[in-house]
Amino acid sequence: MPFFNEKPVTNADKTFLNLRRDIVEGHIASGSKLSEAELSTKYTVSRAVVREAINRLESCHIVERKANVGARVVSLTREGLIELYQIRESLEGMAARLAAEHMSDEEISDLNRLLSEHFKEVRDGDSYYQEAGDVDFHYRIILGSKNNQLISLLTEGIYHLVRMYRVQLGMTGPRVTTAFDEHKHIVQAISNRDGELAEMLMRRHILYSMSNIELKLTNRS
Amino acid sequence: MPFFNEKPVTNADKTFLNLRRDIVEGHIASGSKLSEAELSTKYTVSRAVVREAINRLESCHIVERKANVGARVVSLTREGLIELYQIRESLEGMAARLAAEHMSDEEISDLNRLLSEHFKEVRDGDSYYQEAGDVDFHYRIILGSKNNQLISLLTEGIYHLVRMYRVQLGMTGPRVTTAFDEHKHIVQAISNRDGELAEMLMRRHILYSMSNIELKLTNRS
DNA sequence: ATAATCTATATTGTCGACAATTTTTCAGAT
DNA sequence: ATCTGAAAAATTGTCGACAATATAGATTAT
Repeated sequence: MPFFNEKPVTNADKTFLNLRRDIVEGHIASGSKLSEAELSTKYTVSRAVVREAINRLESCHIVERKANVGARVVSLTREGLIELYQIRESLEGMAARLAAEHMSDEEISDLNRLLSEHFKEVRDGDSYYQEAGDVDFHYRIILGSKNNQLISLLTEGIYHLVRMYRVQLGMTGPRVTTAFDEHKHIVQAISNRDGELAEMLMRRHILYSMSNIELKLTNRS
Repeated sequence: MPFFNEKPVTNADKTFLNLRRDIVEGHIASGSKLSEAELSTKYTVSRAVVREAINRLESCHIVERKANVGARVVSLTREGLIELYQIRESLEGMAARLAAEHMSDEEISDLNRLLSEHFKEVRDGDSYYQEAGDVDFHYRIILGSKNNQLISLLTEGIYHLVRMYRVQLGMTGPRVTTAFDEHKHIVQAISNRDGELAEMLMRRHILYSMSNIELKLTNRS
């Protein structure tokens, strides 16, 4: 369940996680400036560790830095969302393909088990599905790719940006049942060791998911 | 021609670039430990800027860090190379698709012009092609995707790792002419605005390129 | 009044010193 | 001789102060 196994050991680690949480959850507004002095008093650490935390956020593409000027939280735009989902489509599609090739039979069984649990929840009307369930599903497939660089790219970089968009645009709501069917077909393809189909289905799944979010984005503004 | 437009302004910028160059070119061995004190004397800067440089290298996946222990240059392995090229295949495939959709007619003309220049060089026996020409070709298509996050991911992160493998495994040599034909077909697809085909061809191109490198890797060891 | 230049202020970049942690060394016991 | 554990050395993490740069405000000239 925990998305990130590594425990924060150093102060910079904790500050990095705190800062990221506050930004992703929207407590620090997107587009706002990150003053090192301000943050160092807020989190009661020295400026040096704040600097290091900001540097790490920069490599996640969550903040942008200009030399001698400072760091700003990225601003959420329609274009940024589209760009992000194009990358997701590409990378998670590849992950699904690799998962079909590399997941162990046991991992595939687990995946099927997870799917039936989700099915029960959906049937019982717990539309809690979308947030946690969807994430869990995608996470397992990413891990199933067994490609460490791909895993790191997705779970440490892109995922948090996706989550930032989701949280701040208030992505709860329907699309639960159709997404479940899509998940089911992807798992079937993986179970059949059909990497090509798994990739194709995952890409369509993410494309659908994006148009869904985009719809809300336009209705909202 | 220069791959990275931004000029280094701060000391940490320069140290980062110096360090990256020395690692990619192999002057600092892959797998070796990066001592902050040592590097700070070597580049005549304070430990703080060395730390920042190392942090940035970490986000490029060129070095790995462990808390309270230190940073090591990544070691080049067969698995790492495969992982890297799977990511390239996925991402540059998407870039080719997007380039077919988003490049301006003028940019496509330029691309065709570049191709005929390369053709002359290949015909005249300047097999200088592989290194600079190939990079230039891929670079233009990546930029043509107009997806800024994708561009940043590839040119600031993945590209330098690819280059590190290429340089340290001594990737000069043939495969020039067949690669040229592949480039030609990709450009044709882009000229026809056929994103799907462009993606497919780019992915095959990168797959071929990897098996070629892999071959040399096994022969060498 | 406006524009340009200079000054003052605030923010980031850099440094050296100290604290915390890890690794190495060495003494002693089995 | 080998293993254990404590002290010592080396390395990384953290801090506060200072330097360099950018921003904002004031002053002057047109």
